[in-house]
This record gives sequence, C-alpha cells and structure tokens, in this order.
Amino acid sequence: MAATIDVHLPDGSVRDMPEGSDIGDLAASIGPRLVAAAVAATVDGRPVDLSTKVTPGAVVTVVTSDSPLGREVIRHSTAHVMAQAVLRLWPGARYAIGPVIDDGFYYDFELPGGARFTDDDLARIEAEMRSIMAEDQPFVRQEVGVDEARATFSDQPFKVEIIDAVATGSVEVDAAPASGADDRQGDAPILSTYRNTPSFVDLCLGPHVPSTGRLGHFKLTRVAGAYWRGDERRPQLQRIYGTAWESEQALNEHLHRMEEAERRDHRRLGAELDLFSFPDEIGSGLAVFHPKGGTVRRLMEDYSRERHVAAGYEFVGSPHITKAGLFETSGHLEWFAEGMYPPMKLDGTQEYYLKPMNCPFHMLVFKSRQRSYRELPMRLFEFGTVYRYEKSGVVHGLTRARGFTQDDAHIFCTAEQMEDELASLLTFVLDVLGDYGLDDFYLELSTRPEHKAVGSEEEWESATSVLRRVGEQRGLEMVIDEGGGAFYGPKISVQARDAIGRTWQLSTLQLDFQEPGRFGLEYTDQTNAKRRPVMIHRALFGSVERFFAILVEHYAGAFPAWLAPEQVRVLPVRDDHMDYALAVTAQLRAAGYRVSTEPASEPLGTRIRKAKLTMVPYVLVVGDDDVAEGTVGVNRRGSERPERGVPLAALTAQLADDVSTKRA
RNA sequence: GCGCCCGUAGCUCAGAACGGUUAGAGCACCGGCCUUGUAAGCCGGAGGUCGCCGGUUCAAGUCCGGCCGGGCGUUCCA
Repeated sequence: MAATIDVHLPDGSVRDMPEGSDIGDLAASIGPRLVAAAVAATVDGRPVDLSTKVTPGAVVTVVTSDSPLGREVIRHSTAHVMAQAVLRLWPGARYAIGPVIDDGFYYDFELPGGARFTDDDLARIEAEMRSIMAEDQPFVRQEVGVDEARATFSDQPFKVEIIDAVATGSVEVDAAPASGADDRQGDAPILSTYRNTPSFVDLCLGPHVPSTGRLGHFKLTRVAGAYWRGDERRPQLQRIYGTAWESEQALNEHLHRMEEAERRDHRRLGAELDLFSFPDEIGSGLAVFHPKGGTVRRLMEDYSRERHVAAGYEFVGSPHITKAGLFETSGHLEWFAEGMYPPMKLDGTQEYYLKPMNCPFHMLVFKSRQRSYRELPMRLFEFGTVYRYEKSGVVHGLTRARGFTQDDAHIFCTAEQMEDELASLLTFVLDVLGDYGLDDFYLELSTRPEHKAVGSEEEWESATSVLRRVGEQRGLEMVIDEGGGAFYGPKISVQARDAIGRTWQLSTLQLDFQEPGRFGLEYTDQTNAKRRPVMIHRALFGSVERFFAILVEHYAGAFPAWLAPEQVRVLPVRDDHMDYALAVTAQLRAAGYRVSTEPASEPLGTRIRKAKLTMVPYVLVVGDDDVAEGTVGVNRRGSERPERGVPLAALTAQLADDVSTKRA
C-alpha cells in the first residue's frame, strides 16, 4: 500500500495524495476544468511550477490563468518564447532580462553587429513564437550551481553578469529553491534555469507554464531602446514589449482598451476639437487655450469658485515672479531649484524667480497682520499659475506641462480644528470631483519617510492617524504608501478611475510641519498666547490644465452639456428658414445657453455630419413644419434617431435638466 | 538629460531607397452655383523660404553635419 501525503487546500480542506504526486496531479484530482485553467501554483504562498512535488502539510493553491499571478506566469513564459524566437531568427543575438510588467512583458536583446529591430521584425518574431508554441515545448526547471550556470551561459555575457551578481550576493535571490526539496544555507547559491529545447535555456526563478502550447494569446506591441541595467553608461539594448493574456477575448479586450486610450488622447482631441495648442513659438510644455478650450476652462473654474465660496474659502491673488529671498525662506531654492526656471537679474544684483508654487505667497497673506484664533480656520484659495522647468523628456501634453494653473488652497487652523477640517475637506473634494463626472475613487495615504523628515514622531503619528481616520470614515478603499510622504508632512491623495478604468492621481491633502515655522506664522489664542497654526496644502484639480486633459479623455471629447463649449447648433433646412433659426438661437441664448447657427450654404447632411463630429450635445434642425408649429427637430448626442416636432419649451426644459444635473 | 523614431500647405499625408522641369492629394479655408428634413452636393481659388543653419554637388525636399521642435522609451533588475 502506497504512502499518502496530506495536502491542504485554500478552502481549508485536506486531500490525500499518493507519495510522489505533483501539483498537476493534485489539480487533476480536483477536476478537469481546473487542470485546463492551471498554469502554476503556490505552496505556502510561494509561487511554484505545477510539476512541483507535493509535500506533507503544505498549503497548495492552484494558480489559474485568469488570476493576477496566473497572468504573470503566462507573460513571463511568453517572454521566454520571444527570446527563443529572437535567438532562432538572429543567431548570435544576446538576451538580457525579460520581466513581467503591467499588462505585459518585455525582453532586452543585443543583436549581432549592432543591428536594430524594425516594426516589420515584430511580425516575423510573432510568427516564430507561434511555431514555438505549436511545438508545445516543455518548460523544464533545473537547479544548478554557479559554475554550472556560468558554463551553460558561457556565450551570454549578460546572463553571466547576472550569475556573478548572484554569486557575490549583490543581488537578492530567493533563498529557498522553489522545489522546496532542500534548504541549503546561503553560502552556496543555487540558480534555476528553464530549458525549452536542447538549444534554448534561460536563467529564471520561475514559475512557468508546463509547456509552450499553453500560450498563444499575445501580441508584440513596440520596440524601444533601453540601457542594460537601466544605466546610461552601459550598452544600450533593444527592448521588445509585448502583452499576453489567458484567452483571445481577454487579449482583444486589452487591445481595445489601448485603442480606446489612443482615441481619447487629449492631445489629439485637443487639436481636432480646436481646444488648445502648443505653438513652437512659445516653447516646450506651454499651451495656449483656443476659444472652445477656454470656454470649458472658464466653466470648470467658475463652478469651482462657486463651490469654494460656499465652503468658506476666501480668494487671494499673488504675482508670477518674486525676489529670490521668498524662496530662500520657504526652502524651495534649497530642494526644488532644479525644477525652477533660472532667475532673472534685475537692478544689477536682485534676482527674481518665476514661481513654481503658490504657498509662500499665501504664507505672506497670513502674515500680513496679527491673526486671532477667531479667524481660524482661514481658507485661502487662488487659481495660481506656476512655472516649473520640467526636463525635456518628461513634458507630455497638458498632463505634464511647464506652465500650469493650480487650484491651490492653504488652510490655516488650530491643532484642535485639524481633524474636523480634514474630514470636511475630504468630503468637499470628493463631492466636487463627482460633479465633474469622476466618482470612482480610492485613497492613498503617504506616511513618514524613514530617513529625512521634519517634525516630531508624535506630530507625524497624530496627523497620520487623523488622515487615516478621515479616510476610513469615507469608507473608501485606502492604500498605504509606507514612507511615501514628503519630508514636511503626511498626505492623503485621491485617485480617480476614469471611463476606461485608468487611474489618475487627483486631489491631495497635505499637512505641512515645515513652512509655518520657516515663515514664523502665529496667531493669538484665547489666553493671549502666541501659537503656531497647522497648515494644510490642498489642491482639488491639482492643475487646471491636467484636470482639463483628464476630463477630455474621460468624456472622449463629448463634454456633458454643462461643460460643452457649444451646447446647441441650429441648422435651417433651407435659406428661407434662417430667420426662424436665428429666432430660436436668440431665444436659447437669452436663456443662457451657448448656441450657434449654421446657414444653409451646404446640404443638411453635411452640416449634420460636421456638427456631430464636433460632439455638440444638441443639433437642432428647423424646416417648414417647425416654422409653422414653433417646434424644432432634435438630434441628441448619442441617440440614433432624431425627434421631430419638439416644442422649444420642451427642449429648454431638457437642457436645463442636463445642466443642473451635470449629467449627459 | 540620454536613446530611438519623426519634422513637406492650418490638419492628415504622398514625393525621398536611385539628387535632375514650375513639390502633389484629401480635409479645412475663400468665392460662385445648388436651396437642401438628418453623418461627405458641384465648380473654381488661395495657401509651401519642404523645421533652421551650414556642407557636398553642375544641381539638394532628397546626401552629410550641427541646432530647434515633436512622439515614444528611459518605473518594473533572473
């Protein structure tokens, strides 16, 4: 009678397996569907191959192809197949590293004679990969010592370098071999390799799918240069990026998301919809807003102002340039000079800087006279335009510009007021963001950095726990960014998911333990003692330009009626309907709507098409019937069929509803 | 910053691999005709120092060098 091994499953049940069974056998004993979906496993939480032997008492989870870890395994295995394909097509090529990244993988190569991949090569490599997958080659794990590994990869200098790094202990290596078979103590490192064919083997921790036939839903996406080990002094390699999924459907959905993101790109829509541009004459990262973009911006800002007034903010204003001394006091010249435009010298020696931040100015507003506890919380708000000298490689449309406008608020309050203030701030921020159409959030709490931080442990501890409590009260998902806070204070940031599931960091609420001290801020309390106020930095949009870009992408250019630069376009069927069209236009304008009229100099079909391409929410057609009845023909954005004979009053009621609800 | 790719009309792109008349098209723009009931009517016109500077050549949009501007990458370390 064969001995059995008891294996624990994630649901807490225990299963007896014959001695010598591997995890694949375990999956088979559970069911055929699990076998079909299984790509790897974890043993006591450690990822392993399905071929790993089961051990007594181990908690084994079978990893399926549609789980996050399963997808990683598929992507990593697909990267190996890509390396093999490249080596088949370019004999003598060298392969470096091929990790998994978000939604895909890459592999870095050096081609013989310094050759470079072209886009056409991607198709050739894909074809070769498909034939490797058709061959259904096994992934065979082998654990080897350093010397044997060096011998195996003797013609692969990048691999040898990795092996040497492991050998000298300069690279962390998973100490316990994944098989769990033995547990050698550190001094003699063991490496693992995965072999597909006699001629192709790769150094890899694994795990991998059992064989290349388990792969196939992939696409190579682009080629880029990348330095070996990310070091610009080292050789530049050719990197091929790809994506891989558990099914054709999942792959297609991913590719569709990518296309959708491209279709929504605010730089493209910004030009198509005549919203803004980046003229070369002005300089990199500096935009001009055209009338339509300017209208959207004004509407965004107007509503923001309205809400801030209602929430007890006071509006302040500050200049774009200042003497260097202000940024010396604030400390920006110490730690932020890199990000600032160089100074201009005036009056011989006096240096002036363009402002990269608004806070020092607001500090001066606070300091302009003696302050009483009765004035707190004091909430100062400004749309303050700032300039930052972003490195040339990082500017990106409106989302990373060199000149942009912050909706910047600085709140001064007492330590006792801080918690209530933060709680109402967070409510306010989430509420207002929701009105702009973003309502799927999670929070990120950034805590004290380990090394440099101003302020006492206790201050940090109490402020961080206040932020945590405030976040928890909202009941939103909260991610802790351990040690990710700025040195001057902890912060909580709001991350929003847009219409296609991308996340953007939006608003931040940041405590500042540094600035009030540097500026010597104080207020007089009830006992006539001088006390230092607590300061909170708060941005809601962050940058008006960036938030504008996010809205363009979120709505794919189809702004809801309250934000649309043009809400209604009126099209007379023939010239002789023009007077009526103008009368309708005038009435709607009088009611406060943004309306244009398009004369009948082109066929109606053409004018309809042009109007729809600009994504006007309502296109009205007026002809004989409408003139007679006082009605309009309504083409609502997004609806296939026009609605004829609508009384003008019904349309204005609809518009009023759209605008007041801020939907549609 | 660095690497790769790209700069031709307001926009999208031909022309460039092999240097050779007045550099083309579509959209947009202007004018005329058409008088239109739901996603591209017809005719005509204007619009270019081919990103800039220099070099090679009898000859440069095309080849070479430098500069400027843009896109992507430069986060993920077997």
